[in-house]
Amino acid sequence: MKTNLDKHPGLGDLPGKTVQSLSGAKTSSTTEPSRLPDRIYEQILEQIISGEFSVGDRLPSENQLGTEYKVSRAVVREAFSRLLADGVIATRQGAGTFVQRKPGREFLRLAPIGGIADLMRCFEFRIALEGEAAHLAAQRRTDDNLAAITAAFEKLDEANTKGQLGIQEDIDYHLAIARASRNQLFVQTLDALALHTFNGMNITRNLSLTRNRKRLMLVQEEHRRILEAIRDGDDEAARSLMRAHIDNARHRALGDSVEPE
Amino acid sequence: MKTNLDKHPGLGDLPGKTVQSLSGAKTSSTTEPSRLPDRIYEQILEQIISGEFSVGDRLPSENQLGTEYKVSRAVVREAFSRLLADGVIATRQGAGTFVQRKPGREFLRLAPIGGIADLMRCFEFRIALEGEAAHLAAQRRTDDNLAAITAAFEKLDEANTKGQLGIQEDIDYHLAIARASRNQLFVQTLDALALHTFNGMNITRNLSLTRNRKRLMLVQEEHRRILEAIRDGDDEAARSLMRAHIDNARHRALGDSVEPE
DNA sequence: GATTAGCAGTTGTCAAACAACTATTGACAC
DNA sequence: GTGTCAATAGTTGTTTGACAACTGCTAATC
Repeated sequence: MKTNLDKHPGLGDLPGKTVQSLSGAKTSSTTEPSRLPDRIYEQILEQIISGEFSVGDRLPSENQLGTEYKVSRAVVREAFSRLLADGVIATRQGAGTFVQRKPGREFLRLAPIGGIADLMRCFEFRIALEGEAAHLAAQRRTDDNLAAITAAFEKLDEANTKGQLGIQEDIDYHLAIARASRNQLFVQTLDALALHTFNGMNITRNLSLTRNRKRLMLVQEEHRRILEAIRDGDDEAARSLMRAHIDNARHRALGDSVEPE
Repeated sequence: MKTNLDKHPGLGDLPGKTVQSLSGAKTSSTTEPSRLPDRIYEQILEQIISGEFSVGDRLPSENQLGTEYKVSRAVVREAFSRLLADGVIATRQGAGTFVQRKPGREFLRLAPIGGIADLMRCFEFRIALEGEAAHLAAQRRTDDNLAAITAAFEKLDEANTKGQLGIQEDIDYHLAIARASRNQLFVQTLDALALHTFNGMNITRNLSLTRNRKRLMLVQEEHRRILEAIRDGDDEAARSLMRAHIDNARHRALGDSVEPE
């Protein structure tokens, strides 16, 4: 969702990204978003979540909300455009804007992957997601799918022999398997998740790589066995191997991060 | 995420109004969104995905894009606001807007759940998702979680005895279990998915309900056994029961829809 | 009573302007 | 030549006003 925002100060590594967070909202004192539309977005969303506006209700007009919040109509419209994209509201020209669905309270808390705990939950989720994706992939893969997985596998191999991290290659390998499941939901979800896991991987992997290269060989061996299971159509093996693989990755990340730096 | 993984209905228009959707039939391969900002959103996103703009590049200014596409700056800004919410671009006042990440090609394919096939994939996904959520819920549930699940169960029971569909109650029950997993990713993903499954349920359930009420009793019996497994901390049983439950729902939906109306 | 024209209100889009901010340039001092 | 700094053009953030397209309601008309 939305969906993604950055975190507090502290990790500004890239070229001046002005952090825009629309988290907040739990306590009113949390850093207010600097942008006006963000504020309005939150206010309206909060009113919908709290039930002040029910599903099917008509919201006040853009002009009314503008005068109410003392902002221009353009700002209200920009806030509306996001609520529209989230599927929370629906607009009908000439009639007004209506509440279409009431998102759960979880909609507000987005997971900016704050610490190790969040990362662990990411792995947990991936176990369910990719385990099943591998299972389906073994059943349904086409030859093209298999070729794509194999290609990704070899690229990862290549990166490893070069002594590179190969994070992107790793992601691509897993995505290729998800695609072979022939179910877009797995692909899309994993793709959205990769954005978050990326940072976590960066943290945990930096040291472990150069330290011992044997481990990479082991990981690649896991990848190879998954690939073979999918190739052979052994769906049960593909699932359990993939689940074990991600669980291992989780433990590796955990082991590395107990002693940061 | 609100992380929103859901978002990105680029052109999923769900007109809140009346029908016209079932007959379908705008046969054009990609239905042009009627809204100007949607078109611009897609055009820019397409250019980013195709690599025409790389990560880190600066996009043309809002005015330039406006004149290029022959729309006003307001339209470009609205398109930008979505790309911003998606985390694809980042804006810096005074400097310009920059490409922040290049989403996968899957980002374009929205899943407006076109037909039975899409619905089947939804169930497939839920099997993986909710099976694991139930597994974790059995391990980690607090007493509050259990109370919430029980309450949702009873509400569903109540709706059934009234002869109501109880779709929202059903969703709430499943969401309560996901919450008990204490992993927001499961909750958020399921929540985002509910939006889509909702329509599918409407289609398939309308007839099956009033036709035979026994079936509802059976479904509720499945719900009850899942609840008990979670209550007793039997994680393996919770997972397999939930998987079977959703698989059954899938078959029921399939069976009902072979003869529509 | 039914039909239709009109009207007020709403969203969709455009246009112009100013404020706040950034990066670059060029002058100036050393 | 080099470093400092102010001016400047360009960009996003926000406001205001206007018009077009559309909807739902009301009242006039038949």
